[in-house]
Amino acid sequence: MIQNSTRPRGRPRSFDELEALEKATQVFWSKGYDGVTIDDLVAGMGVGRPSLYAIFGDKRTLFLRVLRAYAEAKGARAANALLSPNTLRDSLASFLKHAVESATQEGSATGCLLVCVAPLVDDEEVRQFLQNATAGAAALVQHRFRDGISAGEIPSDFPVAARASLVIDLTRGLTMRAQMGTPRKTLLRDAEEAADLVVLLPREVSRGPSGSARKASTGRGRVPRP
Amino acid sequence: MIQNSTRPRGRPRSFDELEALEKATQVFWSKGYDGVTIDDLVAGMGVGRPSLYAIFGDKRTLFLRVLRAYAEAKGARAANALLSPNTLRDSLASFLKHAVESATQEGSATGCLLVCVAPLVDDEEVRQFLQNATAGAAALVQHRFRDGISAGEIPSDFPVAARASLVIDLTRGLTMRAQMGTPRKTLLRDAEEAADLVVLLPREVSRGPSGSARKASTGRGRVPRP
DNA sequence: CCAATTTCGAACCGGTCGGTACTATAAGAG
DNA sequence: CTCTTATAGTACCGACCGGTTCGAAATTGG
Repeated sequence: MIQNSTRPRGRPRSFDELEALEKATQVFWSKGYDGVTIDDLVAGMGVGRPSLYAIFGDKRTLFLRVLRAYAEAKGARAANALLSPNTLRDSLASFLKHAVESATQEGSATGCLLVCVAPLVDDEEVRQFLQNATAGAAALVQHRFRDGISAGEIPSDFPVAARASLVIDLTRGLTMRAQMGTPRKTLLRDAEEAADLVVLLPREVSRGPSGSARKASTGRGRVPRP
Repeated sequence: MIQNSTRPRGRPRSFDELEALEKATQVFWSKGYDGVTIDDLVAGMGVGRPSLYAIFGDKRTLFLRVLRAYAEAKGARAANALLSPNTLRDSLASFLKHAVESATQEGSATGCLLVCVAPLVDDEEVRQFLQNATAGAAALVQHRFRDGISAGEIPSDFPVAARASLVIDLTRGLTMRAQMGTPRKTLLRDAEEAADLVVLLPREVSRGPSGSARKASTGRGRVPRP
């Protein structure tokens, strides 16, 4: 039963709307926003030009819809990657690795629509959307950090907000490197390394294993209260 | 003596070549590559259309020249920021803060031509240039880490390459957030936090101040030898 | 003052772009 | 079978874009 309700009246569409939307995502993802022409979309989506305008509106409207759908899907997957593992460190590794894998997926454009394409779109609504998306991602990571505090994995004075921003920054950096062609293997290794780092706590003073550090007193470098 | 040699013969130019190049940088920086039209450049550079072609070549050639000049200047400033301070931690803070300040400079476009604009240009030469620039930046940071090892600030088994990549990723992330409108103050704070983090060493086991961590054994998360 | 040289500014050209009108086609409704 | 509805496909339109041509202007050399 592919459709239980009555079929609409006129000539049936020759394409699936969501499938076309996904194809549009790939087009924008691989060519950017300004770089994409309507003909690119027509060719990539398998939708006739007038149908495209009738159903999806103009290029900007279509892009916004693509952006929202993409962000929702990717956000869900990212949240899943972050919240599935048991330990905090593995959660972060999973989160970062998910970003890398998604950005280096074969059969799809490299990088990320939200990181590599959308920020360059000169449009207030897009900017606002990105701000919100970023804030949401950071909030997600913060939440995971707080769970880690509850579980005793990190102390209660752990700099949650700052480290969460840092994780998001790292995700962006890894994603951009993916788009520049850095191999997945390298990025996955760096993601693991980053996960190790992000859960580290500041040292009380400086007790490096290689004896006395010469001028290791930085005059700073501690979180508020030890 | 603005010119010691004989003045060239014909009608003198009505603009300064380097000044025009700088203005072109701003145009590309603020509008991207695909988003820029020749008329944008003509208006922004104060150079007549035919003169633009005669002197700078077409849009792609001009962009490559802009890119090279920008990277050279910015690379020099970044290296200076990185190599001036005495301690490793302050070097990294200086490096990251320089990136933030440059990306949030008033009177100039936000973000960074190398981070926010160039990666989206669909051109093999641009890609190659970016790869080299990134490698150069990472090498610079690695060099600073090795100096830190020599000075005894960090142990000799410090994961130099991975941490250097991490610093570059962080720089990119901060820069992109700058372009998205995150205030400078926030970014500077995060840059400091990041500098603190990047020089940290892994703990031997896990001796957080908040008693026993429940499931803190990750089965991983250590650098080769403690 | 005149010729040579170089740049400037406007106008121009073929091509492409975003967006639309028009017609043919495929379905259900009666 | 005919009418209505909705989409497909083509062809078209004005606007704009990248790039060039050409005459006017500004300067040096004689």
